[in-house]
Amino acid sequence: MAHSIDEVLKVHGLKITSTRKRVLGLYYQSDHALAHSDIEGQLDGEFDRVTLYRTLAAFEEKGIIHKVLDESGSVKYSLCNSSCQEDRHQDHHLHFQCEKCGNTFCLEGVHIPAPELPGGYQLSDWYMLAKGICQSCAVA
Amino acid sequence: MAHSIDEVLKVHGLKITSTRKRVLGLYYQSDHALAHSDIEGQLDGEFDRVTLYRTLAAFEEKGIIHKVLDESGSVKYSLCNSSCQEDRHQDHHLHFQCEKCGNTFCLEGVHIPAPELPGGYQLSDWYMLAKGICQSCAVA
DNA sequence: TCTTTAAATGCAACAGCGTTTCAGTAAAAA
DNA sequence: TTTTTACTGAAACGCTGTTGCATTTAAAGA
Repeated sequence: MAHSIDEVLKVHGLKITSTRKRVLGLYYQSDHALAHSDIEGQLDGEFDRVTLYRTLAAFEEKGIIHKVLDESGSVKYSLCNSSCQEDRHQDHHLHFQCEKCGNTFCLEGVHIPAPELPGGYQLSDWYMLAKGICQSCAVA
Repeated sequence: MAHSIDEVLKVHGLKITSTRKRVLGLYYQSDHALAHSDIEGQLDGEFDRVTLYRTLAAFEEKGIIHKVLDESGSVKYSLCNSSCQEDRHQDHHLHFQCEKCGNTFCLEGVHIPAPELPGGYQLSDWYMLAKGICQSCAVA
């Protein structure tokens, strides 16, 4: 990849701390969205849980990660691609939640067009979630 | 409407109780999805909060209401239309969350086609949420 | 390099959502 | 009217996420 983790933090105006390096590293390693509980589990006790919440909030605010809504009941995040800016997450791709493993994937290749709304409604953003069986679980 | 509240409960194999009649009545009166907290607020203290959770769970299980995911952080439900069955909620319509009033509406007229998935993924269900300003808030 | 300062962290406490268990109660069937 | 079944209320608990405050650390300036 073109940027190191330190550079990504610096570019987005965040101080380089061990928490942020560790957490961002997990996102770069993962092929699916990660919730706070996933991070906490993988970094068992290494950092305070409140710090992890604040780390995720900082990453989201700076446009490094974006929220991924699914039916798990807790908020997950994935890395943004370059088209996302600090104030606006502009990429409309499909999110896919596997009913077997529970993981949720960003399918960047599947573009979601804006829905047609009835008169009187004003559209600002949209979001699509698909459910089913993911590649790994299908072959397993 | 063709069925009374009592008949709806009976048809779906649920005992007719005062909790269920009151809660189902609220759904028939509302034009937007209702969360447990909305129900609890409108029926201030009339029933135990656990009973209300169980009432909603029973309605969903029987196919009377369906989950409406949005960014509010709590689960909302709306009345199903007739195409929903006990085990499968088959209606793919758009959900619209207003950023002003926070209400989420089922736009039954906007059909959501199945997304195209990359090879290896198996689709079972899908879900689309739009955000923006609703009709009432737009004119206000 | 040392000092300053602004930001990040850890800890304690708290609030909200949702679930489980169990005893008491009410609806529907016999 | 009695019996059976399932619904309800209450208490307790767990998980997710937030806030306030004291302490520590990163980064900027001398």
